[in-house]
Order: sequence, then structure tokens, then C-alpha cells
Amino acid sequence: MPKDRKIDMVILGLLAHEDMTGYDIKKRIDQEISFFWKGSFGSIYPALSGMLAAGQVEKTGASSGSGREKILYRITAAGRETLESWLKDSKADNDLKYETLVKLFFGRSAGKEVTIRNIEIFEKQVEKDLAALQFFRKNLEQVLQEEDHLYYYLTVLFGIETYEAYLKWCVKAKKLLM
Amino acid sequence: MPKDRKIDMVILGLLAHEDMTGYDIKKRIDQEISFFWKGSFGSIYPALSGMLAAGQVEKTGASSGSGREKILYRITAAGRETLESWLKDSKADNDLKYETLVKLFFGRSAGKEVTIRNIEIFEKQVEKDLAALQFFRKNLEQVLQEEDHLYYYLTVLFGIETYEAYLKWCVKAKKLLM
DNA sequence: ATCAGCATGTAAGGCGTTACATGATTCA
DNA sequence: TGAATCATGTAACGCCTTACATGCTGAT
Repeated sequence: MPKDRKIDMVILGLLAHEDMTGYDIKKRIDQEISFFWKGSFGSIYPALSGMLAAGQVEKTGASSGSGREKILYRITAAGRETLESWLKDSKADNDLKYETLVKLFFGRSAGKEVTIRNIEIFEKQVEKDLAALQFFRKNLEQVLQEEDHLYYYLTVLFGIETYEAYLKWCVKAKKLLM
Repeated sequence: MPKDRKIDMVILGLLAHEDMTGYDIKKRIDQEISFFWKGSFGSIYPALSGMLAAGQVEKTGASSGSGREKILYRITAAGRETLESWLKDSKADNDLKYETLVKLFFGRSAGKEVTIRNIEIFEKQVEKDLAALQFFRKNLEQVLQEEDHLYYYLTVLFGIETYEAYLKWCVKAKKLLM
């Protein structure tokens, strides 16, 4: 059976750097990764259980007696192997679903005004996201001497480059529609 | 219940232009749309059945006695309404899953050589796709006086703009890794 | 006191993929 | 004759989202 859950790789990738709880993992995904891969509690917790059973992760220093239980996960040697062999495997499928572009493609059925409005909404969202990415970039440039941050930095650059391309396109597209 | 299947909108969008069989729809998606939205027989045929039951589409001039049955679908007035109200609704979620970027983000666990190789594979794929998009653009520019083709043309321009940005990024990223 | 954030998990249901099953037609 | 393409559909299975259920902790 495939058993190819990519969320597993995201989790292993995060745990390769430091031990974390499921909750921590969720926050990290939301903050740094959600731009190109998302994760919900409903996918993260079951993935952790599955990987625990499979020996990819283990529990460590769980709940300190007091309040709510809290489970710290640590990656195992087997988990590192799985992660590395996935990283070395050069195939990667980038599955992009742009509802914005589907609406654009069928824009003729709604008319130019509607299409222009949709583009403008997209444009505003992109501007907002781009500002956030530029903020991340500045912060990361202060700490780039640590190799740790280089990879994160590269994903941020990717986002900036593509978002700038989106904005350029928005201008062109609106001109062609007016 | 949500009943928010986007593939329905893709199908309605195509049928708004001309009557088609399920097989035709699949080909059209593969040729012109798959860049930003995919569809398989396993999603298209059930979607058509569902929309037939819901009165969004109807059968017309089905199988001509001879060979294998062949079902032509036509969009109904209700179907057009559904399509237009979806087009007018300005919310659109672009759900992007870049496995390439996930591998990049965790690149530190595999080393720079592996990451550079992964970038180069991505780069080659992008170059290939970009060449195809540029070919489409040229063809479309010959027929742009028909408004019909404008929307398709805009999606092609979107692709070209973003793919060029990807390529620019690949060069930058490789430099930073070497 | 109350609310946001920390923390874990389950349940229902939707959406989609892959593989399978079937068979005709067209072209080399 | 055999392969590719036309053509429709189902079945199994996987993955994910949303909503729900529960309860502590710390700040205002």
C-alpha cells in the first residue's frame, strides 16, 4: 500500500530539528510552512499515532504531573532514515489548485467587470502576503550565517519571487481586460 | 451540507461553451486546465451523474446506434446560474501543495548536494512547461480578437510569469547553496 | 470571573486517486 | 492482428477538513 502521507514527512522534518508536541508542530506549520503545505490537528495527531506505532517517532519526557497531559515527540533513527530517503528521492509532485485561475479561465461566462474584481481581490491578498514574506526575509537576513536558517530563507525567497510575478501579472491582466 | 465540489464548476464552465462528453471534458482539462486544476475520470463521471440528478446538466443526442454508447451533456439554465453565482462569489481558495518546497525547507537534513539536485530537477521541469506555455501564447496571440480566447490567454500569461519567476529563483537559490 | 491560548484527540463526511472492468473503432 | 484511442463507469481506499469533546493555565 502507498502509505505516502506527506504530512508524515513534514512532521519528521520538524522533529529532526527538535522534540515537539503535536500542538507545537501545528503552530510551526501555520507560521512557516502553511504557505506551501498545510496541516490540521485532524491530520497531525493521527499521523503522530501512526508513526509512533511504526517506530518513526517515540514519546519522551511526557506530561509533567501537573496540568493537562503534554506529549513530547522525538524522531527515532528509523524516522531519520525515512525522512532522508524521501528527501533524496527526486520525484516531487506539486499539486496546485488555483481557484482564482479557474474563475479567470471561465471569466467569459461572468463578464469583464466580475473578472477584474476577482483579480483585484487576488491582488490585495497577494500584496498582504508579500509584505509578510518581506518581513520574514529581513529577519532571516540577520541570522543567515547559521546554516539552519538558509533553507527557510530560500523558501521565503521563492515566495517573494512568485508573489512579485503574480502582482506583475495582475497589472497586465487588468490592462488587457479594460 | 457544503456540496462545494470545484470539479463541478470546471465541468459547468466547459459545458457553458459547448456540449461535451465526459471523455471530451477530461481531454480538455488535461490540455488547457490541468496546469491549475486537475480532474480524473473517477471524479468527472460521478460529478456528471450528480449534476444530472440535480438538474445542472442534461443528456442530449446520446449514443448514435452504432458502437459504444456516447453521452453528450448540455448545461441547463440552472447550471448556468450555479456557474455564474460561483464566478461572482469573490472568495477563492488557492490550495498549493509544493512538495518541492517542503523538501527544500528540510534540506538541511539531507545536505546541500541533494538540495541542489532537487532544485535542478525542478528547474528542468519548469523549463519544459514554460516552453509549452510560450507555444500556447503564440498560437493564442493569432486569435486574440475573439474575446473567447482572452481568458485562456490570461491564464497562459499567468503561467509564463510565474514560471519565469521560478527559474529566476532557481538560479539565485543554487548560488546561495554553493 | 472570563477569555484566549495551550493541549489532545475522535467522528463524520467529503473529495479524490488508482486500478479495475468492459468494449468499440481506427490506423499501421 | 495488434496497439492506441475513444468511451463509460465502479470499487477500494486514502487523505484531509470541520466540528466536536474535554479540560488546564495565565492574563486582564
